[in-house]
This record gives sequence, structure tokens and C-alpha cells, in this order.
Amino acid sequence: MLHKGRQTKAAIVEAALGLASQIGLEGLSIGALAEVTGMSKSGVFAHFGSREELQISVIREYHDRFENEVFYPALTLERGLPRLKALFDNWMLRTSTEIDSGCIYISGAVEFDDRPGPVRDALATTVTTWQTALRRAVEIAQSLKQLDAKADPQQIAFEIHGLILALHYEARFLRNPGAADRARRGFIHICERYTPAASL
Amino acid sequence: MLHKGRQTKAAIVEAALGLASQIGLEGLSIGALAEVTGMSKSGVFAHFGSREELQISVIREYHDRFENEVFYPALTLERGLPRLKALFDNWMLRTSTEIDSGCIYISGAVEFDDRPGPVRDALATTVTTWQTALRRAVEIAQSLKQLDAKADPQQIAFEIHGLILALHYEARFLRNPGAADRARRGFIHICERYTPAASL
DNA sequence: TGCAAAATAGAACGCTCGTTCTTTTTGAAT
DNA sequence: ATTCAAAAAGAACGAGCGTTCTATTTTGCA
Repeated sequence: MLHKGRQTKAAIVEAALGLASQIGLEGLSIGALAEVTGMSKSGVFAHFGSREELQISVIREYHDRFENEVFYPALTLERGLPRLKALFDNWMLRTSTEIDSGCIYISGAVEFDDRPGPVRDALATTVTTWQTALRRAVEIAQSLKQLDAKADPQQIAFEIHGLILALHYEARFLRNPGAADRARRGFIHICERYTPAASL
Repeated sequence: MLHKGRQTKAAIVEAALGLASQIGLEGLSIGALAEVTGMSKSGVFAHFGSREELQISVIREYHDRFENEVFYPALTLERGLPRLKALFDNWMLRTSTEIDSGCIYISGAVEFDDRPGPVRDALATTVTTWQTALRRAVEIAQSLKQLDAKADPQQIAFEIHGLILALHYEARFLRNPGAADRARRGFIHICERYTPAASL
């Protein structure tokens, strides 16, 4: 079997993703990672060459999973509002349901908003990619006259993003059980607000 | 002058608040704080007895300032929607305008959502106090028939909170200049959405 | 099976951390 | 001016950090 190294690296990244989801990208330590994976510190380190590279690997891994769990499944639904709604639902699930794992896009933004460098850049790029995809979904719904075509799609995406952030805040930090319902209701409110006049 | 110690402690807390606003409560280090204040590590440490107590002092200080800059000024406006709008505006300013200082309520929530202990408790208590005050303002506006009395005030507060979080995310992390406008517009949308039918 | 390369381990580094202990300096009341 | 407690400094601690270097083990291929 070629490349046993890659398997181990993948296993390390997986463990690192779990750790980072709990304590954040900045909380990631190679020592703790070595203990979790049953390896030596230098054994872990050798796969990345630096802690920053490890963090970036974790971001990439999170990005891939996010795509697979949030973005791609929604593509099976028809374009427009159904797909947008699926994106939101999948996003919500990923943010709140997985009790042990927080969202790296959210925690990372807080950790790196005043910390320039390659990690921040990787994170920002990934987040921007997702935001663009979300805005595209909004625009499609607009072009299908399911949402008001005169509205600013970025404004709609912004308000949706806010709901997810509030959900993350209330569910994860305050442990408020009603948060998911409120996020869902908020999404309905946004849809209603931007329903084009013609379809009423 | 009695109590020179208290002055120094206040100066330390002030410096600590500045540091924590940039790099987070977890990023606070007594060594860095000593350097900033021109004191010795042990000199700084003696005022608190532990790092956790220092963090809690910072949270208390932030709470006081938040009250003075966001809550109290809004009380001079008339009850109801004007006051609620002032609360939101002040909150926005505090969150986004001060370029160098992030919001500890937001960064702290991410840092301590999986870290039980007295610091988390202090933060959660403080945040809950503010959320209660915000919800009260919503309820007053409802009782004055300026907002739909049948709506869930927590739902309204949730949606407002989301706007602030999205503003913080986009302004501080993504450095998106249009974020403040979008937050303001989002607030208007929420007000419109909950305008009672009778007043239309 | 043997060999080169890749993967991992182990020990050590310089550094920073929070904390403790001891000593010195400061400042207000007598 | 003296005294005495409060405040601050200084040195040291054990631990964990990322990283480097050198061995050792494991792996895939000839």
C-alpha cells in the first residue's frame, strides 16, 4: 500500500479537527494532539512542519466536510427557495446539533480577527467561498421570482448569517434550548419579508 | 490619598481590557500585562491572586462600560421604539466602530462555550443581564403597541442579536465596509416585520 | 530477502506561562 | 522622624509550548 504517511496524516487532521472544534484553532497543541493519536510530538509535527500548517490543514478539512454536509446535499433539491432553505437547514444542523463540535468558521473568525497571517487568510478565503455560494443561491431564488429581485442579495445573506450566528451563540454558549426554533422562525420571517409583491 | 493599590489595580484592569479586547480573554497573559503597565509580573499578579480572577475583573469592567455606553444613554430617550432603537445603535457603535477593540461578550462566548468554570459563569451572567434588558425594551415597545404584542419578545431579541453578531463578524473579521449599513437596514426590517397591524 | 527511503520516536533547546516565596520599597498614621 | 502595613519587585519553580536534531523503526520496492 502506497503512502502510509497520508493515512496517518489524515488521522491526525481528523483528531485535530475534533480538538479544534472544541477548544478552537488557537487551542490546538501538538502535544495534546500527540497524546490523542498515541504518537510522539515529533511524529505528529513532521507531517506539517509548523503549527500554522497544521491549523491550515484543519481549516481545509473543515471546509471539505462543510461542503459535503451543507452544500452538496442541497444541490439535489430544485433551484431557488427549496435549495436555499435546504442550505439553511443543513447549516443549522452543522452549527448546533453536533453538540461536541463548534463551528470553526465562527470560532476562527473571533480568534483571528486581529491576527494577520496565513491562517487567517486561509480561513477568510474559505468563509468567503461559502458566503458566495450562499449569495448565489439567494440570487437564483430572486431570478425565479421567489424572492424580491430588487432586494440586495448580500443584505439577505447577511440577515441569514446573523440567524446562524445567534443560534451558535445561544445554543452553544448560553445552552438555550429554544435557539434552534428561533433561528428557523427567523428564516421564515426573512423569506416572508422578501417575498415579491407579485406573488402575494 | 488612601488606597493607592486600588488605583493601580484599576489601571491594570484598564490595560487588561484593552489587551483582552484585541486578543481575547484567553489570550490575556500576566507577563504581557506587566510589560504594558511597566510593572513586574508578581506586582500585577498580587492584585488578583489568580489569572481567572483577573479575567473576571476584566469582564466586570467591560460590563460597567457597556452599561455606561450602551444601556444608560438610551434611558434618556422615551420608552418604546425610540429607546430600543437607541439601544441598538449604541450597541452597534460599541461593536464595530471601535476598531481596535472587539466585543468581549462575543469573543468570550466562543472562547468559553466549552470551558466551564467561574470565568464562563461570570460572562454568562453578564450577558444574560444585558439580554434581559434588551428583551424588556422590546416588551415595553410591545405594550405601547409600537411592536406586535402577540410576537414573542425573545424571538425579536434573538433576531436583533443576530444582526449585531453578523456585523461583528463581517466588520471585524472580513473587514467588509458595508456591514454597518446592512445591520441598520436589518433592524429596520425587523421593526417593519413586527409593526402591529392596527397601526398600518 | 535486502536496501533505500519514508515514517516515527526520543531527547533536548529556548521560551513563556501562572504561581510561590522572599525581599525591598513605598506611603500614611503616629 | 519612626513605625508598620501595604504594595511592588525579583528570583525561582515546574510545566507546557513549538521546534530541531539525531536515532530508530517501519515500509514499499527491486
